[in-house]
Amino acid sequence: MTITNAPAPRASGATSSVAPGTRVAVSTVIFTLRRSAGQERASVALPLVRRQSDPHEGQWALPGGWLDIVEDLDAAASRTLAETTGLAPSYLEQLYAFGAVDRSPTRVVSIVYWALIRPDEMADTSDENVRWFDADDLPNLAFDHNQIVAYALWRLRNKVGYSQIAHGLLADEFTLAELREVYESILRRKLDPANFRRQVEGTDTLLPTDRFRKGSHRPARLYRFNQDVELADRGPLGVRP
Amino acid sequence: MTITNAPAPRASGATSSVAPGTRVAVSTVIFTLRRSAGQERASVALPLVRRQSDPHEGQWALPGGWLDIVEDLDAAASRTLAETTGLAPSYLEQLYAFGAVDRSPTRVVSIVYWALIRPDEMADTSDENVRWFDADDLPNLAFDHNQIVAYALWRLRNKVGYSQIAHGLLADEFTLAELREVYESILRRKLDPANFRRQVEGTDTLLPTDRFRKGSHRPARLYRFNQDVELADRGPLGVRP
DNA sequence: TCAAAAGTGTTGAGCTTACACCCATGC
DNA sequence: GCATGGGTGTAAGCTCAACACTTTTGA
Repeated sequence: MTITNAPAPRASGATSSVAPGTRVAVSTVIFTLRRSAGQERASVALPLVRRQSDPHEGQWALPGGWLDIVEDLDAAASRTLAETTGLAPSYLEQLYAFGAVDRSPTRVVSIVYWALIRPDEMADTSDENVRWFDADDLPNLAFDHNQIVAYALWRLRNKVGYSQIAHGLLADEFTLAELREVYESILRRKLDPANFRRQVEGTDTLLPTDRFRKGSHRPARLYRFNQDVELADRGPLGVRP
Repeated sequence: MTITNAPAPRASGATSSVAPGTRVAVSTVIFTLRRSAGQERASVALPLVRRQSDPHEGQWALPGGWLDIVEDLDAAASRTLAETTGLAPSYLEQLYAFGAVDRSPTRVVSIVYWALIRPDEMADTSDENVRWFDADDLPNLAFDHNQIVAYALWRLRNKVGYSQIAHGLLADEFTLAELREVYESILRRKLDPANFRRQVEGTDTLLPTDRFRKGSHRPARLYRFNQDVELADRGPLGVRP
């Protein structure tokens, strides 16, 4: 059954050979919600950085950088996010490792993360080389970054259906209508307020408060997220991002 | 809003700096089903390789190797699998990139895949340094490989519930009882044959054939997997593994 | 008083679960 | 015949979508 030309099996971590020339980068797809003027719903937006040097110079690309030799992967993603938005992520999760040979002129393996930040904390950078784009209306990006963003968007829209990540886009206290708007913006469709309320109240992820949001109509009760419930995917190692 | 000490944002792929000393390895968690003597159900098993050299010498580890500079990540995982089992995977998917600074004496980022192979194709290696273990009864492995296997097992058990990966453990033609046994072995619990039949027939993933499996009792109809249906996660790039 | 959003009630469709029951074959 | 697994029927319980309805506020 063993194929003929196979060398002897190797266990990973062996130091007998090296892989010269392969470099590791970390990039992050940072999502937030943004209400454009005239738009009925908020839409998913992300920051891009204009490339200053040779491969794809001038094109927009995901924020990222080289992995430091004494830096965990998560830390590198957080650093990327801080450098771009000046903020800590309210959610951070590894997306995928991209490593096709031809994705860059030189061999680069990119560990890509995706993150959420709250719209109210969104930095307004005065940097000309950082710009926020609607996720569904992107230009041609450098490298394979269009594919990467598409995959991250798919993960976001998929994961919102079975996890509590929507809370990563809201402040500490929020009304059910605000929570529903987050879902509607990500999923790009209306949700029934009555059924949404029951579904979300049926779980133990929300704690009602005694406060109410006053507006133009009947005040809405404010809720906060139940910290006891698993907020997010803590990854295979079970540590908080 | 921008934090003070942050350097200017960088776009990923910039060639201005490098990350010397970080090496990229690819490892694969290869699952199959194995019926141990005296066991009522089959159990999940995987091959491990005994380390021949310095870090953790003598301990068991996941099969893997260094990423070649002209080799895609998927290809490296397939190579790993071929070197260990002599077979092509019936399912192959990227699991996670592990890159904690202290997971190895030298800096190693491991791109880990997980794969399925059919029990009937399982190679009986005469290699003393390759052994198959029950996934739920592992020794202490090298590096963080125990955690990696635990995560891969979680993915397997989770994914079997909403995808068709169980077919990756069966031959071309199979009875519904055989398919059900795959689910029962992975999930480690009995399933109602009647309800299982209806659930799986309700989807369009199975094609009934005219052939029957004769045994000691009433012959059971043979089915084959509907190739038109998305067999598996094709990854963010939409290419078949 | 009226508009509009907050919040409740009700109903039917579809799915899951449990389990009774019939069918077809080897012995 | 009869034991055994293959395969069908059916009813209770649950979730979910649709939508009518009541409540509470600002203007």
